[in-house]
Amino acid sequence: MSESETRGRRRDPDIERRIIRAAIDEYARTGWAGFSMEGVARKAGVGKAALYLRWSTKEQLLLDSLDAQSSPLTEDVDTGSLEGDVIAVATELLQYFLDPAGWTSLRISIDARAFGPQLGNLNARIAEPIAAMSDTIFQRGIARAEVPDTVCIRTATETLFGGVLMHVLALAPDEHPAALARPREHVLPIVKLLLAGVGAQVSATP
Amino acid sequence: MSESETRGRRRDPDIERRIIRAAIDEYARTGWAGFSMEGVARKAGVGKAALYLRWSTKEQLLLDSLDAQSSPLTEDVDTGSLEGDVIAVATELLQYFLDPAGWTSLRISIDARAFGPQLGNLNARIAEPIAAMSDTIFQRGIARAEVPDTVCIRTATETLFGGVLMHVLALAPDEHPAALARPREHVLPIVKLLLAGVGAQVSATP
Amino acid sequence: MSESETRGRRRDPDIERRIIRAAIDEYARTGWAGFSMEGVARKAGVGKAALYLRWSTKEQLLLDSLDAQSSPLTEDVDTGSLEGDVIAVATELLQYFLDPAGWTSLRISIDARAFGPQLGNLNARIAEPIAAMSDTIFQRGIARAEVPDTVCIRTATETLFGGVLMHVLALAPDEHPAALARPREHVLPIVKLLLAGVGAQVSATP
Amino acid sequence: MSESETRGRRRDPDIERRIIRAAIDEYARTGWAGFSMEGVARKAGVGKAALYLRWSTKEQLLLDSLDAQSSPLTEDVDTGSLEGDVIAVATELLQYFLDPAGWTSLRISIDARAFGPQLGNLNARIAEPIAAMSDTIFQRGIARAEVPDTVCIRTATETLFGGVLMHVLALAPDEHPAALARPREHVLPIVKLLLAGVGAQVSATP
DNA sequence: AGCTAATCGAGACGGTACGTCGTGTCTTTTC
DNA sequence: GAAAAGACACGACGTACCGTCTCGATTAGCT
Repeated sequence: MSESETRGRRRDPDIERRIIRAAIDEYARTGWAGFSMEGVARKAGVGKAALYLRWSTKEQLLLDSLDAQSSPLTEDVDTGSLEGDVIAVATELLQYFLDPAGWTSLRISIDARAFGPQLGNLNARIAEPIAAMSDTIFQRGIARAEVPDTVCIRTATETLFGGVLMHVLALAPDEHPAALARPREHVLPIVKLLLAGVGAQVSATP
Repeated sequence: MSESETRGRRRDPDIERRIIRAAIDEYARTGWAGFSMEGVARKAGVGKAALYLRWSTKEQLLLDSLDAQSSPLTEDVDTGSLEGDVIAVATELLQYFLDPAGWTSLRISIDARAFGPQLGNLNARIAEPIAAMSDTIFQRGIARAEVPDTVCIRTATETLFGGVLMHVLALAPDEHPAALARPREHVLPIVKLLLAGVGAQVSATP
Repeated sequence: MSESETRGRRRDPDIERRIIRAAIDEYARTGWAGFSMEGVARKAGVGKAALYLRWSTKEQLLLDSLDAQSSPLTEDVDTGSLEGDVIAVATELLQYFLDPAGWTSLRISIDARAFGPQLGNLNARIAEPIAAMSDTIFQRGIARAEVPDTVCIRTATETLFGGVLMHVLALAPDEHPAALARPREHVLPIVKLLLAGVGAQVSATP
Repeated sequence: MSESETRGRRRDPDIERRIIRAAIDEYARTGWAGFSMEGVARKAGVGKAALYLRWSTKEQLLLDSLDAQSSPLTEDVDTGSLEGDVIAVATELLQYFLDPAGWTSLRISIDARAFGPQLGNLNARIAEPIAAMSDTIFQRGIARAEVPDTVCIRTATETLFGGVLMHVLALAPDEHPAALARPREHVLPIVKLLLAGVGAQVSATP
């Protein structure tokens, strides 16, 4: 373990960066169709060997590249109320799914189910961070007595996540800019339904 | 219009079937990677011409093939109560997403967003039938006074659809058989949350 | 037999010609090192498939291409005397080995021995036509009583062929043009030795 | 000059041997195709640097390796008669060409002509030792008055060398063992022809 | 019956990407 | 400073598909 890591020339860390940059550019330009290892290597000014040394499949490369660029939940959320927290999380999710990089991450993760565990799966990349955040939020809500402690947090999380995702899916492409401009309006109905569903007190504010 | 339709040899309707069958077989065997027009034609014992004459892209072919095999909602639902209807729809959705063909349809539809409108989109194939069904169900619920008429049906539909989808996404592959065996148990928590969220009366039955 | 030959689109005979032309050009430009299937296809304006459909190895392709261009013995030789015939054959051989295409054919054929019979072998391409010609010449010589009928034709052929080959091998590259200009001078000593060796009458002319 | 020779680590003389051994093994196993610097270094347990430090091309490496193993004429020949000497030399040549290492040396030397003078050429490695030996033999023959002093030694050498080479070329692979077992039989006809050709007295022995 | 036209199996064709391998050079650590 | 290890840009390898195209062989309605 200790010996084989330091032998020989070390991998140039700059190459990693150049490849990821090229991968994102290439993907943005051509979409998934037309996204090729060959093209990425070409654009990065890198040999194919250097590429395959680090990523063995297109999917892995694209996933890693996209992850480096965006993440479903960037930081901790704590607004002081359950409603505020849920709105904040839902807003971040909405923005994530409306962003091409985020959407693609989701897409590839869903695809990955068909190929088994060799691909970074949905849970690790997207669902788990959300679930963890959701846990924290609802536990704080229970502690504040905003919501009964009988609530099934997992179901609440699934509904929140799924509701936002479906909302984005149902949006026509030309509605995307509007949704990004006023995320709160798109998110509120779902949040209201969810909070009512778990028996939480909701503010009167629209 | 009148001349070009009837002249010449007519298309063999059996070929359509053979191709679709081969496409599903091929997809099941190799997954999306390794799914090729060439391979389908080979397996169907058909020339590539016959294939391209009917479908111009892989995606189209696979979508049509999968549609021919399964559909999110097979028939009308009317159990007499809103709760019963929602449970029935949710169950069908759960089964649809747990079925490889259904899952793949979803996957491709999601993929299709990246390619623009040339691919049959999610709405037409999956979302719209569900939305229509949801409309009917909730309108009957309003008529029966089970639910207030201020409810946003679209949000309810999105939450139902999304909740079930996320639930399936969160399931580990080895939990799939159990979920297919007892769909009601997996669906109930989501349905309860949803109905409470829209302010419906819910039966006391677990 | 009769059916499978006519199915499908027929191979374009012009492609064969374009490839062979490109192969010779490429070989002349870069030599054996740097002679690549990829390069030939590129220069011929042809897909690699079309190339591999016809030739499965570089060696085969180059051999066929060179054969199309040159042959050790272009036509029948019959000067009326054994000595004249032998000189004529030896001259043709000398020119063949001094020509890059001929030399390469020899080279590849010799190489081919190491790979076994899958490569067109030396005998079929070079040795056999020469042996056949040699047979004819000496038989005519015996009929004319120029040479005793006890002579071993095979040994004579080997000696003639080998003598000329060795002479070319021993020539420095800068002597090649001179040898091409006055082949007779280079060939005569070998022919004299050979004819004396088989007990033939030789003219007094130098 | 004096400083750089003794500074630093001295070259390990064993490495040279390991590389040569590995090169021959590798060549024997895979033939020229598939003979790679990389493979030799791997098999010798040596870095590529150590290899390129000593040989700059594959051809050089292989030639040197083969030379280290076999040589066309191992020692001086002096049987007391021209005929005996020529038979001895021809026999050694026959064995050399029938040996894979010898044959390969010839093959590469012929190949080398195409690459220009940077490769050790045929003359230096094979032809010159033979020519030198031939000179000696025939000069002794002239001194013994076995052969007229008008003979062209160079032509005689070329014919002997070429005759044996062609004989080996013409042999089918399955005849090789027989030729190795009784070289004299294969060599005699050529020697007889050659000696008669140069006007030498030949013994009556078959 | 003959004509015309579309359909079909087959497969050639110019391309492009695949993933692997070898080249010769360069960098790093160890001896 | 030599050596092993191995990263690196490059480019060929032979295979597989892509989508288009030519072929001969059906197969039918229209004259």
